[in-house]
Amino acid sequence: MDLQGKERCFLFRIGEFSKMSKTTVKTLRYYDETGLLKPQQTDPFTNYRFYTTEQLIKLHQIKAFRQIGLSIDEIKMIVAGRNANEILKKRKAELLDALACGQEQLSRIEFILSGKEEAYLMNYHAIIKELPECIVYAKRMTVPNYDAYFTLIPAIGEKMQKVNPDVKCAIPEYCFIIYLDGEYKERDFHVEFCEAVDRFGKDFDDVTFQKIEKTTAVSVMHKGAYAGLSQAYAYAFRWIEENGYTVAGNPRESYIDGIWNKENQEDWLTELQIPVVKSGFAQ
Amino acid sequence: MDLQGKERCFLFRIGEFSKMSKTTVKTLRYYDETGLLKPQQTDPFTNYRFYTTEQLIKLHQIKAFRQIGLSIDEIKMIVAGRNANEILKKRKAELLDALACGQEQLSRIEFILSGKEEAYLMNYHAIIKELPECIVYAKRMTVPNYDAYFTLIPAIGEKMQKVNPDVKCAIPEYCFIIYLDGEYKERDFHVEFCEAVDRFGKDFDDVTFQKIEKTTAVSVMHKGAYAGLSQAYAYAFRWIEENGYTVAGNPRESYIDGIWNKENQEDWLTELQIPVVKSGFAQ
DNA sequence: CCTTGACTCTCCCGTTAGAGGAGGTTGTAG
DNA sequence: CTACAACCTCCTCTAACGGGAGAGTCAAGG
Repeated sequence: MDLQGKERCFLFRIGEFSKMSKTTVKTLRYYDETGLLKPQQTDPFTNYRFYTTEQLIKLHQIKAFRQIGLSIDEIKMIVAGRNANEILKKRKAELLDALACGQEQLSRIEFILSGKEEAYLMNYHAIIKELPECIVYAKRMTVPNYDAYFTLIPAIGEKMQKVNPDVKCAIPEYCFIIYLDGEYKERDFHVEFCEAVDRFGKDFDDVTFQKIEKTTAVSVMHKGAYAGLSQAYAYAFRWIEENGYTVAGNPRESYIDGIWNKENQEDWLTELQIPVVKSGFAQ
Repeated sequence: MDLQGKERCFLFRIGEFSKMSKTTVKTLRYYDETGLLKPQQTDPFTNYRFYTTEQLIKLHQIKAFRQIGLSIDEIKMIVAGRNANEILKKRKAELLDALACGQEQLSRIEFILSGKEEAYLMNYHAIIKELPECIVYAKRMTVPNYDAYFTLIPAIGEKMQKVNPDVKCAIPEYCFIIYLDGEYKERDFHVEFCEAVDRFGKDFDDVTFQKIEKTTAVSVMHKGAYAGLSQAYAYAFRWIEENGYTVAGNPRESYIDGIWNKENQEDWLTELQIPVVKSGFAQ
């Protein structure tokens, strides 16, 4: 506020400018390097940077944009006069996305933290994954119990090979059963057996080739005998309900390890896949 | 589901495992490198990685944790048996922070997008900044209008120097006026003039040395004559209200460029600083 | 037996917005 | 004249991979 020193304060060195603007020296140099904010002058011999209050104003603006999460490139476009509105709308969309994602993560964490021990003991974990579309040969049937699979399914596979020798199973194998009953049943399930293949073939008996559309699903791994699967289902459905999803299709059981390659039932591995959509009204 | 091929499917190469788990090869290699998920075996000659369904289970778990935003290091700690609960609680706290921050950014963007043109024309921008504590000499007074500053303030500065020759102004200079009137006034402001210095000195007349506590404030830059300041205030207060803050102290005007170094009023630069706190109930 | 093409390997660079530090120069105060 | 603070450039680091180069491996077809 005093005039002694005349013209001092007209150019500020980076340190003082840094204090005035409450910005680190590193940041100022970085903004110089990227071209976001160049100093008023640069001494050609010492390379010292000199700033004025003009830069202070621009920096203030830059900080305002940084505080709403814009990237340096975006800010450069804005200060260069490019459509600020469009960029802000884009950022807004990103934010809405990120907020929804964060809400979901929060929900999942709270679900785990409130977890009953059974889930802990069974070591269940749910993930969301995309199931891509695939071609399968399929057969609907009603089976009395799980054990029936072991005789029925290999027979279908063999006949398929005989009728369609050029059709190959998908790699990796994707063999699953869709549960068509809307409710839980202990026995006499109405199911559709599916095995993914690389192309369409000729239908035979009750076996038809179909395209299964892609879908989003909750996936839960179950290790052990099929008798334990109901617990995995219980976990998955509770997870779905408490994390803002809605069941959007019949559940699938995908068989990864089973009697065909593992002796003891404890080593069997099955993946539950339950098609879902995000509920319209997340709590 | 067929046994031909006997023991195939016991070890999977990275490509097939990648398809089974819907994970990119790059990611699998990265997890190997970081030690998060090692393949079952690695061929010592070819360095080919071989995976089993055991890894499929672990990977499924890893994905569950990644989907709630845990870092690889955090997951490593969890799978190593370290206190999962603690880590999850930490992540939850992070998330709550990030969500609040995102909400605020969203609010600010909507404020801008809904902006009346006046703010655009004036090019106002608000930022939140921390004002550090500082020592000032201060004098309360009632002034009829802005012009009175130009005579009153230099006199105070000179006398301060005479009474306290060893007290130096802070660098960078921080010279401001606090408005003590709770309401807007056109004239006869009740104000406190302050200038930051490097130490306490001896009080004289009505001038006292004080420590100004640190505070969080909204900052708005105003370029031009003081007559335009009221628009800047209007902008700042509207910003505060619409972005979930509450005024928490008397506003300050910090003088950066003024009559002492710039001839035309259009070049004067003033920073408004209004102490605020985040409102308890963000809308 | 050779070739082709698919698969795999390692290594390196890029991404954001700076932070941290090494090593050298400049400016100022005592 | 000598500290010492301030400044410079250049290099490396961050997280979690993605992209690509260049080279080795594997199975099938001719």
